[in-house]
Order: sequence, then structure tokens, then C-alpha cells
Amino acid sequence: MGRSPCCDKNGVKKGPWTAEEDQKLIDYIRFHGPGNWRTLPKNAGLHRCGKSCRLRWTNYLRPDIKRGRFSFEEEETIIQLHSVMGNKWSAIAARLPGRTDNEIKNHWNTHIRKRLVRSGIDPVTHSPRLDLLDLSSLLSALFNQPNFSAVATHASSLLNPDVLRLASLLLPLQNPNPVYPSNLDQNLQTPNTSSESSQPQAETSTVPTNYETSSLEPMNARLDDVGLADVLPPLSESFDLDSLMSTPMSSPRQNSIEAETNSSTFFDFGIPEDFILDDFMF
DNA sequence: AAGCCGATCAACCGCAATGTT
DNA sequence: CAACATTGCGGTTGATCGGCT
Repeated sequence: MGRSPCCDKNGVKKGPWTAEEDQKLIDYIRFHGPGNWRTLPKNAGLHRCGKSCRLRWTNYLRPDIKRGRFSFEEEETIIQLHSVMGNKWSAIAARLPGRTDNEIKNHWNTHIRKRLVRSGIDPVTHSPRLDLLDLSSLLSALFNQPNFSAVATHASSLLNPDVLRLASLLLPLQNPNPVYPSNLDQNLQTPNTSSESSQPQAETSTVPTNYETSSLEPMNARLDDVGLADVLPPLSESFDLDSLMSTPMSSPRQNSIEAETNSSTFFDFGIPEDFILDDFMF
């Protein structure tokens, strides 16, 4: 079936709308209603295609459009709905009075998506992804704290211990000149010499490349080296790095229940009652 | 002052779904 | 029921703006 062009390309204006064009469109729709979008431009004296008129009306000129910044509540609603519906912008917009699908889509792509990525959340699946989290800055700040141990304790209550444990092992690889309290530097830079693993390791890596249970012992030993052994319990047999790292960047959307389950497994976003925010103000 | 660059968002494009003849 | 018309939707583009050098 051949697709007819949405409008006659000849003599049809494109690009930004002028105030005069807006007024013509508003006046016409106030008087006659939108009716047939294809014939509307001609009847309204506009040199635009019907599609352009419809878009201009629904996304900008409609009187019930709420303009201005998105409130925190609106953003939270968008995130929740997106976790269930995915990129169904029109369906999301239907639940946010006064907001258009285009506006929500733009806001998602320019603000919310980036915010989620910074928080280590995959904006597609809404599940945490370690490789999206900016761990280097997070942990550099952590390790540079004079009261490092106390801060680590707080961090461990906020983050899944496995994540914090792993991140503290990876940090020296990301920052060649970290500033550690006391003698931590030397310990952190020391390659894992106790491992008898026959598995070949990357030349510069001090972290085992094989994360199976057999590798947990040296990793736990390093927790002790960096002074985190008291704060974090040792890696458990159930620790599974692969599952932590394997969520694909643009995997098909998980159902909301599964996504929620993942969230509660990897990150604990609940704030403990004794949490002191000032401790994190570097 | 000028140029560059990243962020923002209005508008466009193409496809799919739905409606009409 | 097929053919065509219309509408709706989501991805993408490009103009504009503000901050920075």
C-alpha cells in the first residue's frame, strides 16, 4: 500500500512558527474546532501542512497546557510510569495533566535519563548498573575523607555491601595516585600475590579477572588491607559479579516487579535514621 | 568581542494504527 | 475486504541560548 505524503510539499512553510501563524491557528480552532487537520491549514489561511498545525496545537497552543519546570512530584511520576510503560510517552502524558508527550519525552532525555545514569540506574530497565555509576568520583571522595572509616560505615549502610566492597577494590585501578589515610596506599597498590590461580591475569590489573568463588579469598584479604574488613562483612559465596555487571545497556524492558526486585537487591536507597548528611558533604 | 560547546526544546520525519469509503 | 485517508506516536534533528574561554 503506497503511503500518501502527509501534505503537499510545494508552498508549504516549515520551521518555527510566527506569532501571526499562531494567532491564525488559535482563532480558527476557537471558532471551528480542529475538525480535519488536512483541510485546516487551507481554511485557516496557513501555508503549513495539517500535521504541522496539529503538532503546534497539541504541543504548544492548546489552552490547557501547563508550561514551566517539572516539579519533583511530576518527575517521580514520570520515572514510575516509565518503569512500567517504557517509552509510551503519550500514555505517560495522559497521566500528567497539562503536560504533552513531546515535553515529557524531551524532559526525560535531557534531565531524568542523565540523572538516573549518574545514580547508576539503567534508564531502560530501571535496575542498578555498576558500570553506569560514577564510582571513581564517589570513592575518591570517600577515600580522601580523614574519617574514612566512619564515612565508609555510613556508605555501607546506603549501598549494597557487595557493591561497595567491589568498588573499593577497583578504585586503585581507576586512580593511579589516590590519597589514602595512613599506610593504605602501599597496601592498595600491592598486586594480589597470595593467589595461586593459574588463570592468567591482565598485566596492570590487581583485581582477579575471574570472580568465581575461588577468587573471593584474596579479594576479602584486600578488604582487610584497606581497612574495610571491620566495616564490611566478607564476600559471601553467593556473590555473583557477573549478574551485577551483565544488565545490557539497552536490553528489553523488564517488568516492573523484576526491576523493583533488582533495585532492592543491589542498592539500598532507604536512608537510615542515624544517617548524618553532613558526613557526606565533602 | 568573538568563537566554541553543550544543553534545551520546538518541530520534523517516517512508520504504525485506526478510520472511512 | 481492500484501498486509501487520517491521526497518533516515537525517534531524531536543528535552531537557539547561555556559559565559558
